[in-house]
Amino acid sequence: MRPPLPLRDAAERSDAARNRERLLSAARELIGECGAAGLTMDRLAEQAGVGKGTVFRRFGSRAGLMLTLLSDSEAAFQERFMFGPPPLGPGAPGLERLIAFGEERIAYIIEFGELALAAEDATHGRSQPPAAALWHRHIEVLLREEGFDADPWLMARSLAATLAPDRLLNLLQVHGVSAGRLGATWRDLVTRVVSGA
Amino acid sequence: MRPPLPLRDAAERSDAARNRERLLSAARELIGECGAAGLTMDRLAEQAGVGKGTVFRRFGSRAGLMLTLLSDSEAAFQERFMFGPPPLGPGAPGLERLIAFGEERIAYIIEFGELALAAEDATHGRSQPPAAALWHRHIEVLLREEGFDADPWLMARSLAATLAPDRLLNLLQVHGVSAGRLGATWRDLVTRVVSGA
DNA sequence: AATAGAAACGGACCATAGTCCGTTTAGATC
DNA sequence: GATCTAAACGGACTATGGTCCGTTTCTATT
Repeated sequence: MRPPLPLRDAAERSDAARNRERLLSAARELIGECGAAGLTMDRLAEQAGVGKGTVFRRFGSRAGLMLTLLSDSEAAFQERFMFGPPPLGPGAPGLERLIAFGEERIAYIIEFGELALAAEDATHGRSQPPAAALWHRHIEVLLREEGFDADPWLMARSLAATLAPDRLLNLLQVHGVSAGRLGATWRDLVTRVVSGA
Repeated sequence: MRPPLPLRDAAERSDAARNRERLLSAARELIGECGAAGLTMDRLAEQAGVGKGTVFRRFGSRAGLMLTLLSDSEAAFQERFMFGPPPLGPGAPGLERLIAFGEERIAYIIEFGELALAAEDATHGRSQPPAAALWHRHIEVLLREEGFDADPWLMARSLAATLAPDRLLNLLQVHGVSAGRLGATWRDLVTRVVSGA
C-alpha cells in the first residue's frame, strides 16, 4: 500500500521540461519574426513540434504565455524599485521615487510594451498581471510616505492607470509622443498630487 | 445614357432600413436577457431573422453595433457637458466643470458601462470610441481655462485614463468601490492638478 | 525488469468574430 | 409593366483562442 502520496512540489517530468523549453524558444523565435501580436497558439505548437493541448496545459492561455516570457524582465523591474539604488529604490524621498517609478515604467513599456499588452487581455481586461498589485501597493506606500491621506489606495490605482501599456503604446506609436514628454507629464501629475497633500 | 450617377447620401433602401430596425431591437432584447457580454453576432443574426453577413454589413463589427446602441445616450451626455446647465455645462468655473464631468462620467459608466466596455475592444484597444476625442478635448480646454500650461493635451489624456470604463467597472464590481469614493478621488485628483498650476 | 498510476500528450472539437462571393431585390428608368 | 443595376442579402468559410478526452510516457515502487 502507501499510495505514492504526491509530494508537494514534485519535480517536473523530464518530457514536460523539454517541451517547455521548446515552446519558449519557439515563441521567442516567432515573436522575433512576426511580433508578439502575430504569434498564434497554433503556429507556436506547430513550430515547437508539440500538440496544441500541450501549449495550453503549460501556459493556460495566450496571456499566460506572454506573462511567462515577461517574467524575467518583470522580476528585474520589481527588484529595482523595491531593493535597488535610489532614486528608484529605497533611500530617496517618496516623491522622487514616484517620479523615477513612472519614468522606469515608461522605459519598460517602450522595451517590452508589445509583450505586456499581449499579456493583458486575458479574456479582455479581466485579471491584470499579478505584478500590477505590487505596483499599486508601491505607489500607495509612497503616497502615504508623502503624507497623502485621502484614499491613497484608490489614488494609487488612478495614477497607475496613467501608465497602462495600451495607453502608453497608443500615445507613443499612434500619436508620436516622446518618452520624455510622457515622463514630464507623469512627473507633473505626481508632483501636484503629492504637493497638494 | 446618363448612368444613374449615385446621388450623395442616397436614401437607405427599404429592406435595409427594416433589417436595421430588426437588428437593433433584437440586440436590445438579447442584451436584456444575457447582458451585453453575452450577445454573440450569430445569435443576433438568428434572432433578427437575417443572415450574418447582413449584421456585419450594417455595423461593421461587434464594437460598431455596441457603439450604435450607445449613440443616443452618448449624444445626450455630450449635449449635457457641452451645452447643458452648470456646473457640468458652461457657466461654472473650469475646476467645477471638471469635477462635475468626472462625476457624470462615473454615473454614466454605472448605467451603460457594460455596453461601453463592449464598444471598446474593436480589435483590442485600437481606435477608441470617436467620442473619446471630444472628452479629451473638453478636459484639455478646461485645464487651460484654469491656467494649466504644461502640456494640457497630454495631461487631459492622463486624467481621462482614470475614467476608462474597464477600470471603473473593475473597481465598482470587483473591488466594491462606491461611486461616491470614485467621485471623491477624481475630485481630489483634478483639484490638485489644477491648483498646482 | 515488471508494474501501476499519475502526469503529460495530441489533435479533434467548439465558440465566436469577421470575410467572401454568388444570389436576390428594391426601385429608378424607359 | 419590363428591364437593369447597384445595393443588400445570406450563409458557407476562415482564423483563432480555448477545451476535452482517449492515448502515451515517465518514474517511483516492488
